[in-house]
Amino acid sequence: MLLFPDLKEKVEKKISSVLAGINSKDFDWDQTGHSDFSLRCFRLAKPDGYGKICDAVRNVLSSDAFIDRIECQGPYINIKVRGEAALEIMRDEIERAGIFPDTFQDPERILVEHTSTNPTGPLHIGRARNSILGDSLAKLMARMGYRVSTQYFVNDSGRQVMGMVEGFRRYGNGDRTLKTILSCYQKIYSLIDKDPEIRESVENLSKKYEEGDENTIREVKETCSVVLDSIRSSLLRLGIKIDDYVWESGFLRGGETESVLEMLSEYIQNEDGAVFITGDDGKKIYLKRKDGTTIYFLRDLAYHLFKALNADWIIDVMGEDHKGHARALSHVLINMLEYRPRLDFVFNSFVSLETGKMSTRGGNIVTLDEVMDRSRQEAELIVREKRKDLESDRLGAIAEAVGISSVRFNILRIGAEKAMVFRWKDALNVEGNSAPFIMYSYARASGILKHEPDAMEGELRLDEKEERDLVMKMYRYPYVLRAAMDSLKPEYVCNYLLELVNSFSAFYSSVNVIKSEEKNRNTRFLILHIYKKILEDACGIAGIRLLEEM
RNA sequence: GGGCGCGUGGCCUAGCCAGGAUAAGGCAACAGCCUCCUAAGUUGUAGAACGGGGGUCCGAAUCCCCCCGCGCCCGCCA
Repeated sequence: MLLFPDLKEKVEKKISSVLAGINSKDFDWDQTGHSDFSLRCFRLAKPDGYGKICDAVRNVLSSDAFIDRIECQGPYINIKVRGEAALEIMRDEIERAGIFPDTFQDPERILVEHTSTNPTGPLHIGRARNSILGDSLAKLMARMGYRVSTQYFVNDSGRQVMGMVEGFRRYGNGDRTLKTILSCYQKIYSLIDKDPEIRESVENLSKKYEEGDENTIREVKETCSVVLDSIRSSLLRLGIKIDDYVWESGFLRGGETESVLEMLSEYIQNEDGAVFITGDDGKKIYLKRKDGTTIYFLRDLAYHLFKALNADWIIDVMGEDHKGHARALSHVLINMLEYRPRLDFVFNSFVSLETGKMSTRGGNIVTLDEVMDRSRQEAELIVREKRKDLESDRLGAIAEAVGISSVRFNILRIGAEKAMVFRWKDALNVEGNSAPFIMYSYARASGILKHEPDAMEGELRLDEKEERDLVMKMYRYPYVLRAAMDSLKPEYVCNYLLELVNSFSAFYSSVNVIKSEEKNRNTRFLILHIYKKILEDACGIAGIRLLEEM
């Protein structure tokens, strides 16, 4: 939870003391540029009563030192606060806590599960959308004061993985590399429908694996590990480190899947030896096949019970194709297994290519690595062009930061529920609404601040519209964080960043900080100082790497 | 067929949950701005009655209903 002097709340409370029944529909931030807050009187009074309300609001607020102006325009009461007051709050908070806004350590432990893709091939850009969303969400919640950990549920016991391992056995010639494994996987899936013998051998492998055959287990793990290592290192390059990798097969061998079946015994039904329960929509939810092997749903139940051991709030980030699964899962957990933790699902829609759907088995994918490589190359061309003075080490570091940040931002920025088509032109965009646009602004602020590293004390005065606008935009940061948390939408932080940077650009082009008159200088350096702090904070959540120069 | 989601200038998006003051950015186009803190920037011009149609309301991009288009799902896959 956030701790900071909340001006909006203060104003709202004062107004409520003279006007009953105010809510967020009547009073809110003003987005139209008239003021900071506006009170809408449509529902509070008839047209001839607007003046009375205005007088009442004026009376109760005008004595407050942080209020600048109250103006009544028909049904709107516009309330402007003193920018200096907001700036002072931010300065004091940063001096006291080193951060704005400060947080109170919430006791809740949050567990965010994301990525969790089958280890059957490299991470493609569609799957990476899930990772980016999940990672930024985890970072957002951690920023809000929660104790957050992240997990990847490794599916090492499903049909796809068994197919991959069988494929590698047949066509891999012992060359246990990502490339070979992937091509074997694609090959076996091109043949499996035509050849019952292959299908049978995959089923046998699966059975042996679930029975706990040591050699089979080792073999599966070895092959999965190769793929998983590639996924792990791709993620790491994107700035994503997942705390724990939890292997599905662990719940098979540890007996947890069997325990779940016992817990569900009163609901369980049989059909030719296959085990199922009935969902709230009346559909059958299968837990075991007639050959006795487990189904993903059962293993996922076991996993979710395991998660509950160490977390108060479970957040699963999933592809939209898992919506049905999530619904059934939450029904069974809550209504049949008395699940305790808060449980939320966040879904991301698919990323398709201009040539159609992405498919690992079909070989129609753009991998995350490819995108990162090309994005970095593109960035390097630009840096080389702009910074002929730089040595290649430094240049490479900037290119990497720009390239990687761009990839993340271009994906995170789009609302997760929106399907997107991957286009190189958009993915490699480094101007306008992009990560480099934000990074550049930070580098500019840093450049100026080198002239005056600390400017925390002194009288505050805001004379220009652009500097006041920037200050108020900075002051909105905590409210954005809160909204992003409440709706589990880290993309709000991205949109805010773009707005904030726009305000900075206006400030930058209208005010020369270094050449400012003495009376303004100190305040302007302070603004830059706080601006950098907030950018660092928000970019930490969004996964943008900031540089002092670029 | 049923369920969930999406549809905003030529293109990509924000705004929709909690309805209100001229629908906000970017890309592409055109015309400008570096004797001044990094021009990856910035200013201006042109371009949208917010998929279509009803409804509720003083007021609808936003809420409700119908239709159309697109995505995802409807497996003893995950």
